[in-house]
This record gives sequence, structure tokens and C-alpha cells, in this order.
Amino acid sequence: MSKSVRRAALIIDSIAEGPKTVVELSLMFDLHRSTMFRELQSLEEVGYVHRRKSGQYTLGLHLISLSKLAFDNLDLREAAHDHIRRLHKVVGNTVHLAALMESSIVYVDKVEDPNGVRMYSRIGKAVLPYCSGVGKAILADLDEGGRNAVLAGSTWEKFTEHTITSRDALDRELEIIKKQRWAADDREFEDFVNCVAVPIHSSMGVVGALSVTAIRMVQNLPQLKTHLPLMQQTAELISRELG
Amino acid sequence: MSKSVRRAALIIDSIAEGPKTVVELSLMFDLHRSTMFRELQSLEEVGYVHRRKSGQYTLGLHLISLSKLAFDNLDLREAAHDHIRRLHKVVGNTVHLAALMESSIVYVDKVEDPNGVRMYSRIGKAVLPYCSGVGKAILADLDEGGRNAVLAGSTWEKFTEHTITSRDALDRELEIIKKQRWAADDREFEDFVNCVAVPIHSSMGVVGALSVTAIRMVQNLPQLKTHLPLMQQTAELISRELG
DNA sequence: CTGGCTGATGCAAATACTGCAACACTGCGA
DNA sequence: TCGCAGTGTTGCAGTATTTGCATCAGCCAG
Repeated sequence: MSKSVRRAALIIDSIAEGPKTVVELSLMFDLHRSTMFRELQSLEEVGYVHRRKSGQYTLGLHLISLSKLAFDNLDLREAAHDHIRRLHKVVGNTVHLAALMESSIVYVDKVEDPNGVRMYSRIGKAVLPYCSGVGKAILADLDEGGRNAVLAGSTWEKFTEHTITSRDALDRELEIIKKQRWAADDREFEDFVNCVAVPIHSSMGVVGALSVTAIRMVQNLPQLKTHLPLMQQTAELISRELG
Repeated sequence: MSKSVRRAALIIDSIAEGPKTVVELSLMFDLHRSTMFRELQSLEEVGYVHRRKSGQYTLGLHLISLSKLAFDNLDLREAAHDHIRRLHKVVGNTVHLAALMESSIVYVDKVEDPNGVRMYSRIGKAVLPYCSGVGKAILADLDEGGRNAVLAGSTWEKFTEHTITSRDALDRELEIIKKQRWAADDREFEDFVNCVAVPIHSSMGVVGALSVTAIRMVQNLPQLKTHLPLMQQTAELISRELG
């Protein structure tokens, strides 16, 4: 069982990197053309890949349907759902929940004030680890290998005057964050936004983070920091629910 | 090859409907416990499913990463990308691109005025077919079976004074839409929003739709309708690119 | 403590998959 | 126009993977 499924997964991953033809794939996997053809045919049948008229294979629609369900079933999201809504009721600000998945950090839930300013963030959106509160909160609790994986491919683009733009500077800040057990984003990504974030752990280590965000004109960092005790308590409750 | 992969896909679909245990799945698929156990072990290895401490299996994180890539590689999205941006430049309004995938309609791209009012819609969000312009534009070009599939599970919730709340009324409107080759949403979902939409076809039939949306106070339906010739031309160009 | 249920692994039988060969079709260059 | 090279597609027989059984370990409830 293992072999077919494992290889099918590898083929899908390979197609995910860009469209591929039967011949390309058969060379990559050292399989006969006919075999690869049949494999792709099967994958197409179940909607995991899609064949273009040109003969190139791309990812299939079914994966998109699945991901929506995967989101809903996410352990972290489920465990945190009630807690972050309760937190939002008390603090009033926008609350974000981010998860560490594979080697990227993704927003998986958010609660925002329907009447407030709507910020540009989207559930499912990947977060830049080095210039976001949740990103830094998660990085701080990762070991060297984990940090490297998450930061691989970082552009270190300078979005504002305050953006951290080197690994060294980031590592220094992460040590502080790790000690104090919370992270801030003080205008590091957008000039008018600041937030504070705390990590969430399971028995496997850090799995995500939650943050409370505000427009700096409305609430500045010292004001946001008053929410930290409640945030840490919330994170603790979620962590406990995850085991 | 075919059998393992096909079954693996069915198992994943089954898990997508809700967490399942090894025993449940082995009964559903009439497989030996040990076999199902190994199958799930393989799927877990490649990140397609995730095992909870409780022994239940849920969808894995890897599916979420894949879906993002699947979106980017979407034929319709690629083919339409430049065209809808050009359309946006001319008309100025928010332009939505929706795709018919399996039996749901999903926003796959949108271009909006960064300075304008930001509407609540999200790429990846499922669209309610019976009270949206793109939904009705797509439904109109589907046959009986297709319509049933897409509308299965509709709640027919009445969002505004103008929402269509029965299949009969919808079918009547769809006939008109089909003839005139465009659809409108005149305050059917939100009281202050209206839009016009046109379908996009490939050789396989209707595959999506694009719409131009406006706050009714800013542009009402007759004003939006002036964009229709350009929209239809855009849809035609996209259709041609799809083959 | 014991009985039942689930998780996990080795092994031989059985089945599904592989590679080959062959053919059809396409597009390209001679 | 023709032939050629590359690709898509299918049937078939050998082989290798997967399957089911038997078995054992661990856990919880009675």
C-alpha cells in the first residue's frame, strides 16, 4: 500500500511546483511512460490532478474543496475557536489565530469588530514570519532547524522604518521574546498598525500563536500590552485543550 | 496502481466529512483493520491525513499547502488574470472572477479599487449560487442535472427584499438570463449592493463567470449595464484562451 | 484480574501493478 | 508530401506489492 500512495503523493507535490507532462514525470520518477500515464489517469479520475489540452498536468479542483474542509477540521482552529471569541469580546480588538504548518505560518482564524476598520489579512493567507507578531512569537519557540525552515526564502524586504531586515537582528529579538513569552509587531509591516502576540503549544512544541491588533492611533503598544495577561491565559487554555 | 490511489482518495474524502477511526473506516471500506491501519499510516506520512491523540483521523496540513498552489495553477485564473485587470482599469469597479468547481461556485480572483469601499468577499470563498450575479450567470448555462447539483443543499435564505427564494422563481429568471447572456444581482444578497455578471465557457461548457460590482448609491443597475459589452468581450477573450 | 477492543507487525498467498511491445496520432523538418 | 521522432494509449504476462490472517502488546471497563 505504502509505495503507491507515497509515490502518488510525490507526483502530486511535483506537479504542485509547476505543470508537468507525462514524459517529464516518467523521467523524474524513473517509471515507464505507460505506467506514469496510468498513474496520472487515476489521479485525474479522483480530481487530484487536471490534464490540460496541451498534455500538461496541473493540480486538480478537488484539492481546493478538500482544503476548505481541512481548515475546518484543524485541531488548533477547533481548540481555539471559543477561546479567541471570548478574548475578542473582552479586548474588543481584532484577534488573529495563526498556525505553523509544515514550514509556513498561516492565518487560520480571525475575529474582528464588524464596525471597526477592516484590516488586510485573510484566513488562509501566509504570514511573513519576520515582520509579524504571530510569526515572531512562533519563531522564538522554535529551535535552530525550525527557524531555518520557516525563514528559508525570506526576502527580508523592508516594509517600514521598523522592519527587521537581517537574521542576526531577528535572532537577537527572538531571544528576548522567548524569555518574556510574548512578541510585538510595532509598525514593522504597516506604518499604522501594531500588535502583540503570544505562542500556543501542544505536546509537540509550538504550533501557533494568537495576536491582538490595533491601529496605532487608536491603541499604541503600551496600551495593547495590558491585554497580555488575558492573552497568555487564553493561549494556555488552548494549549491545554490540545494536550 | 489505479486501485490503491482511487481507494486512498475515497478514504480521504470520507475523512473530509468528519473525523474517523481506523475501525470505522475498515468497516466502511470492507478492509481488514491491519490493511486500513497501514493505509492510513502511509497517508499520514505524506501529510494528507493527521492522527489525533484520540485515534481519530482528520485531514492533514499538506492539503492546505497544496490548495494554495492549486489555486494559482487554475486554468481559469491564469487565462483570466490579465483580462480582468484590464477590465478593472476601464470600468473602475470591483471585478470578481468565480469558478464552477465540482458542484460549488468559488471566487478565485478579484480586483478591487484600493481606495474604494472594500467589500466582504474573499478569494476561495464559496458563493451562494441563487443570490449572486456570478452564481446565476453560471446556473443559467447549466443543464437540469448541473443545476440540481449546484443547488443541492441550498437553504433559500431570504437575505433582502429581493432575494429569490424558490427553485421555480429561479428557473424562470435563469431562462431570461440564458437568453440575454448576462445576469444581475440587484440587491438580492446585500441591500446596498448590485452587480452584473457574464458567463465564461470552455469547450466543456460553462466554467465560471465574471462580475462587476458596485454600491448602489454609487452606481445603480442601469449604469452598471453600460459595462456589459466590454464584459462580454472580456469573457469571450478568456473563453477563447481556454480553448 | 480478566475480557474485549484497538494498535501494530511478520509471513505466505493473492492480486494489482509494472514494463514491454505495438499501434495510433501529432507536429515538424526535409 | 512524406517520413520521422516524440507522445498518448492499450493488452498481456511476469513480478512485486499488498492483503488478510494470526499473533501479540497495551489499554480501559467491568
